[in-house]
Amino acid sequence: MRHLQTFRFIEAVMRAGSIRKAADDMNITASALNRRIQRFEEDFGYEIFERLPRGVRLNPAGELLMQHFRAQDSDLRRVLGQVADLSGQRRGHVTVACSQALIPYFLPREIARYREHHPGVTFEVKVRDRAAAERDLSAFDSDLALVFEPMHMVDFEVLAEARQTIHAIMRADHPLAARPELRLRDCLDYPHILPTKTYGVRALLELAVNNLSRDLDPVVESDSFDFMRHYVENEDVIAFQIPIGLSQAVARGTVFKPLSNRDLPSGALLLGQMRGRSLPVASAKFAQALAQGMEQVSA
Amino acid sequence: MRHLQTFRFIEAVMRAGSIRKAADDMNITASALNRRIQRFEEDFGYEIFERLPRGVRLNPAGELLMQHFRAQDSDLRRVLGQVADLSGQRRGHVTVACSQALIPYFLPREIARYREHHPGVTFEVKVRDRAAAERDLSAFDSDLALVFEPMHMVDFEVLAEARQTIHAIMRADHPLAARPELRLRDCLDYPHILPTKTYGVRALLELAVNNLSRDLDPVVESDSFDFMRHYVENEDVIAFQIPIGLSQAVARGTVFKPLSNRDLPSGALLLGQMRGRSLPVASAKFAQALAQGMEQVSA
DNA sequence: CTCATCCGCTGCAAAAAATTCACCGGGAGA
DNA sequence: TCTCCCGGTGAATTTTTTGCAGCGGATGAG
Repeated sequence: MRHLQTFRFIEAVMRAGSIRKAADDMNITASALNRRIQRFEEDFGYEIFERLPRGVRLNPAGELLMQHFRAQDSDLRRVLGQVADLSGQRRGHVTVACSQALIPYFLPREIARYREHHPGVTFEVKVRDRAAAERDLSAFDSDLALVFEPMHMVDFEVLAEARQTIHAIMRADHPLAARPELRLRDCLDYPHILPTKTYGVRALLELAVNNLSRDLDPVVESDSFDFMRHYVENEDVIAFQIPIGLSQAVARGTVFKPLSNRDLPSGALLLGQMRGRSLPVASAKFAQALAQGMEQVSA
Repeated sequence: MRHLQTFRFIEAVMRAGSIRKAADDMNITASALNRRIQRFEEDFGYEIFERLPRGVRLNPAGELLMQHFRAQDSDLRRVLGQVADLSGQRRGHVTVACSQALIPYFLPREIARYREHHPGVTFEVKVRDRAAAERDLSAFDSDLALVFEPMHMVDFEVLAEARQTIHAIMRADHPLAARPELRLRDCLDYPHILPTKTYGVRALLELAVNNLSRDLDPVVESDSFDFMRHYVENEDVIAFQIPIGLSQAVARGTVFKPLSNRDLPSGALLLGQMRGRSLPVASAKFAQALAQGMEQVSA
């Protein structure tokens, strides 16, 4: 889209931190790029870059402008999608930022199912912790976010919700493995491993142990649920995870059991988008399908 | 804003219905304009105009594109407002579409009061019936709409509400003039005049008389409340209006009395904006002030 | 301190893009 | 049938954008 060229250049300058570097990235001369920016600033009526001795940086006006540009770019893509739609073509590209738990089973299954009926739609799946997923939405870097217990919720417009009870994962020969439901205090009596503090599972557990006047005492911490799941196979510890990221099939010698609701509430797995944004056709349709899939999981 | 030039031209072509006429309007040659449009269509990937023997017309893709353009233009104005704001300037332009009742007293007072504190903000006030006001919002032709009993409510996001009981207006020597509150059936026994069917006051009255199994029987119909108010001074009839459009001060020999709530419900005077739109700073601030003013009127 | 380096910026010429001018063919309506 | 107005095009022209070379200034290393 020709009329957005200048914005592309401005974005490159923002990223590179200097006009010369950006010019190099964009395969034009610094002089041309410099002039483009000057021309734009004159036209806009305000400077958008602070001139520093070692380069340039967006000033507040520039930040505002870039936000505008990102919104406009995203809206243009949506329009292109709709136009393609009414030309009979059914194409599109969906970007989803999601928590780790969705990676192994849920999302692959849902995306594959969707693509059965819409083979022209392509996907991009990004693993993001709660904060990063919301940042992605705000910057229009992802259309959708599927996150367990999001944090800020500003700019996060909820499209669907699935409640998830935290489960404990352990070897099948663990003393607690036979019970149908576990109490948190019992788990704490055994060696356990935990996700780092950025994760919703950890946040819910912290809250719950506070109420019990107990402390978490993890023997291992990790930011990878995949790692923790496999760690259980190697040492006799308890790990925690939400059931959507677990599967009977993968439990090679491990079992998982729900924690009692008396100890800690279930958490919310939320599907969301940037507040107020009109999603591209493909993303909106996929969001509907996802919402349906989440309903089935909840039930 | 340079990068929107092409859109300006496209809009001109849309309005003029032919490239040559639009070129004339925009003071360029038809050939140049024609090429611009061709270039854009190539870039966009789809034609946006239907070529007819006597000119051109936007096709559905073009309609979609123009909607995008209008949204983008409006958002850019908002950004400019915010930038001006953080540069210490407090400028801006607010456009309001409103029902006739707001014209004589309420809006002039509110705007003047607002401008006392923000003399840099300019205003545009357009009288619109209920349908036209909402259309204005959708087309980004107005930032705000202040309407009595809006119709569709799609794309209409309510920012504030004031209940308004319909009042009857009559000469001070009218037989009903002495009562503190009027029954609708009594009014119908006397000659009365009514607004045309596009108006909320008429709609509420129609509903009410249906319940009474009576009929409205106006001796005069008009689409101007101003006309009707003055008509009462010239013939001994009853007119109807909402109190926000009435003032003790102007009642030269006329009085107005509320209709009983037993006969017909009060209607809603709603302040609204285009759903999901981020208003320019000045408009958002003024909307807040207006909402406050409406609260005072309600009380 | 000096010196090398990297920065944004500018004058001028070259290259690219947009505009104008003149004109074509086609459909609509008198 | 015969204008008239339409969108479109080729070539020349004007305007805009870019590249090149170089200036002055700030920074950081030696």
